[in-house]
This record gives sequence, structure tokens and C-alpha cells, in this order.
Amino acid sequence: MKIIHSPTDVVPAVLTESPGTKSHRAYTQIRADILSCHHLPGTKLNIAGLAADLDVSLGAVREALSMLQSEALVVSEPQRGYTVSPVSPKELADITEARIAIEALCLRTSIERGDLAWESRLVASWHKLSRLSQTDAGKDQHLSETWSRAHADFHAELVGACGNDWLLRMRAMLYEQSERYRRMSVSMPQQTGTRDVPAEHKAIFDAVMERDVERAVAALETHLRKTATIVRSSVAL
Amino acid sequence: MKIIHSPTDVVPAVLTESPGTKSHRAYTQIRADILSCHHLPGTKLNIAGLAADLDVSLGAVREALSMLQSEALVVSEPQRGYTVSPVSPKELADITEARIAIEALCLRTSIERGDLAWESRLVASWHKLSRLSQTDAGKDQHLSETWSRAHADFHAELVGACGNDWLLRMRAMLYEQSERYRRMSVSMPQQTGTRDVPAEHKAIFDAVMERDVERAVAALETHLRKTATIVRSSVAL
DNA sequence: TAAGACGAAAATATAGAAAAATCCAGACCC
DNA sequence: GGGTCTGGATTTTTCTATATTTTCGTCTTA
Repeated sequence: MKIIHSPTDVVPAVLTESPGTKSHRAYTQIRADILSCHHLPGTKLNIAGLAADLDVSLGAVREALSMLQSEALVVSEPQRGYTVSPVSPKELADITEARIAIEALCLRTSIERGDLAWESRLVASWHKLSRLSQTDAGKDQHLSETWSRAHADFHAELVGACGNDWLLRMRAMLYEQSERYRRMSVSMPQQTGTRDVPAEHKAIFDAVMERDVERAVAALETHLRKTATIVRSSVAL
Repeated sequence: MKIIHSPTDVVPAVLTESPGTKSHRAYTQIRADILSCHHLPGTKLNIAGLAADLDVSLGAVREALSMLQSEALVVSEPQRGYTVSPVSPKELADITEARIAIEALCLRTSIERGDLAWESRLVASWHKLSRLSQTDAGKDQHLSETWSRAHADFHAELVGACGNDWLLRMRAMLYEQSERYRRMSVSMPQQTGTRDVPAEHKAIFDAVMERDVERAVAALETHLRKTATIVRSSVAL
């Protein structure tokens, strides 16, 4: 009789795309569960429970949580374990303001320094984003996963020529936090009425392609602020 | 014959001010050793060796290193262990530019929002800093530890009324990185000739007390840029 | 009702096993 | 002769199972 291997054995490395270590697999898994709000903000994370779920040891989970702490997705109190980072209107406001400032900074230098190769990459990701629908055909509850990916790529590409690794790292962190808030907010029926997201993206894109820094920064700020407003009113904080 | 204890043994727990966990003690110790350049940038950190030195288990060291990774003081490659974050002129430039931008941002809001209590705290830390000498009387090689502390407090207090926890967290991170570079640079004999650090601090302080945002930001930028220039020319990268 | 003791649960710590990478000597080919 | 490859030996990282310590809730008792 043929023996069925456990899932971890048969899943090829390329699919998980995580470095072989179990800590990293646990990290990836827990991270996804937090971002998808499977673990709700503010809830306590039971180390033993997670270890059982993920079929790894306590130490591995502990290390994974350490990694997540560096992304501010979980917080720890000594001797009292880990909890999913709580959310609050104040936090959302802070993140939004910080993000606007830093994205603007990155965008400025990116436009100034960006060469033809960057422009080409930007055109590519813009094209992809503009041809995708925000929602999947099947269920209009949540945003399409492909669209989210394309959206992230487009925003990353905008600042791709910035060159300052530290600013980019901070930008990435803030983007991720914003995403967490966005995903927490329930489906966005009110958006469609009051808002034209593709038009906002186009405004940014056009300004960037014309190398009009001020207009691009202003368009980006408008885009981010509108998103934050929607999320704030939509999510139950 | 009397046995000489290793430094880590004789330091009382109250001095380190760490939460009881051994992981955190290890973290504090390794962190200090990196900042003081006892562990040089780019060197590999042997987990077993550290565990032996600090008299804790592998797991505790591993967790401490995880924490340090979140501060970007160490980097890890899966299956290949941890190394002290390398330094480079590019990195120094990135950190400096990012720091100038973010400190300026924080200072702006801090001046706008700062109340009397903040002003009072700022006066206090300014007073302390202004009365301390940069170098210890005994050895003029390195900066005085008390002065460094007061300097950090003063700069932290400047932006203390900013209110945006995310920006402040990033500021703290960048300050720490700058400190690492500064401590790496050898003693600063050339500074005394070309530079008057207390005057630079006074310029910032005066502008802030007069609530002159633009002048304060300009003074701060000058201060940070000068420091970076000195460090870049002084340190062997 | 409040203080204290007890027990369960959870976090932290440790030592040793397993897995992976590195190192080194010797063989082989050009 | 020089350079490259191969196969273990060794070191180092990673993982697990277990032990210890701390915290939290509960139940008793004054």
C-alpha cells in the first residue's frame, strides 16, 4: 500500500517559498493569519496552541512571534506572552500621517532619480493594475487577491527608484500596516458611489510620467487620505 | 586566590534594568556589545559561543538575536546564522537623509503641539546637556557616557510632543543607527577645531523655544548633517 | 468582603537530538 | 603541476521534548 506523506513532506519548497526552516514556515503562516484577520487584533496568542496547529515546537513558534514583533504585527509583554497588535483610530491616524509623509519623500526622490528602466517597470505595473477588476467576479465581498497584489506592486514601483533603503523599509512597514487596517474593514459598498479608485491611480501615474513632482505627491496624498477615511468609517474600532 | 568575575557576572540586575527574562538580559548584553563595537560590523555571531559567554541556553541567545534583528542591529540568513549588520558609506548616507527628514517632521508637529509641560521638560534636558562636558576628564578619547545619555535625552525631548508614535518609533531607530556609526568613528580631535557642538544645540534650542519652526528645522538639519560628515570622514569604512 | 492559599495554565529555559552547511584531505582531470 | 571535484568529518544552526518559573483564576477562610 502506498504511504501518503504528510502535507509538509509533499508540498514542494517552491510553493511555500519559505526558507526551509520551520520557524520561517510558522512565521509565514501566523503572519498570513494575522493579516487575514483570522487572528483578530488584541487577541492573545497561545504559544502551545499555535505549536499544535502548525505542528512545530514551542521554540519555533516563539521565534516566529519574535520575527512578527519586528514588523509590529504582534506585541509582547515579558512573562505574559504575545498578543496581536491592537488597532485604534489613533493608530490609524498615526500610520496614515506617517505614511503620507514617507511615501511623499520616497516618491520625490524616485521621480528625480528614476531612469528609463524604472519608467518601463512602472508602465508595466500600471498596465496590469488598470486591467484588473477590484473585486472578483464570484463574490463581491472582498477585494480580489490578484488586484491586491497588483496594487501593492504598483505602489512599490512608484517609489522603486528612490534608492534610500531605510526610507523604503519604513514605507514597506507602513504599507503593510495600512493593508491590515484595510483588510479589517468590511466590504466597501459605499466606496463605489463616492469614489473612483482607478481614476486616483491614474492621476498619480500621469503626474509621475510627466515628472511633475508636486502634482504626483498631491495626488498620492489624496489617494492615501481617502483610503484612510473610508477605512476609518467602515471598520468597527 | 580571589577569582575575578567576568563583567557580565558582577553587573547587578538592577543596573541592566531588564525584565527578569534571561532572553532579555542576553538581548541587553549583546546589544551593548554591538553598539560599543565589541562585536564589529559584519562579523558572524556564534550562537553557542554567545550562550557560553552569557551563561544562558542557545534558545535564549536565539531569541535575543531575533529581537536585535528587529532593530536592524543584526541580520540573519536562514540556515546560516546571524551576523552583525554591516556598515557602508551608502548606508550612512541613507540613514542620515532619512533621519533628517523624519526628525524634521517630528520636530514640526512637536513645536506645534507642544504645551508648557513639554517646554519645561525640554528646558530641563537642555540645562543638563549644556552643563556637561563632552569628554570625560580622565581620558579624552571617547565621549563621556553621561554626556551621550544627556544628548540622547535632549534630542528625544525635542520631538517629545510630536504625538505620532509611528514616526517617533522610526526616529528612535534611526537615532540608534546613527549612534552606532558615531561610536564606530574614532575619537574626534578634528571636531574641536572646526565645530562647536554646544552652539549647534543652542541654536536648535533657542529656535524651538521661540516656536520658530523653520529656523529650528534648519538648525537641526545643519546639526545632523555636520555630524554625519564628521563621522564619514573619521570612520574607516 | 477581603486576604491568602492552592491549583491549573501558560510562558520561559535547558539540554540534547536532528539537519544543514562548512571544511579539509585526497583523487582525478586538464 | 595546478586546478577542480568528491566524500566524509566537523562545526553550527535548528528543532524538539522536557523541566522550571511565573501568572491567573478560584476557592477557602477570617
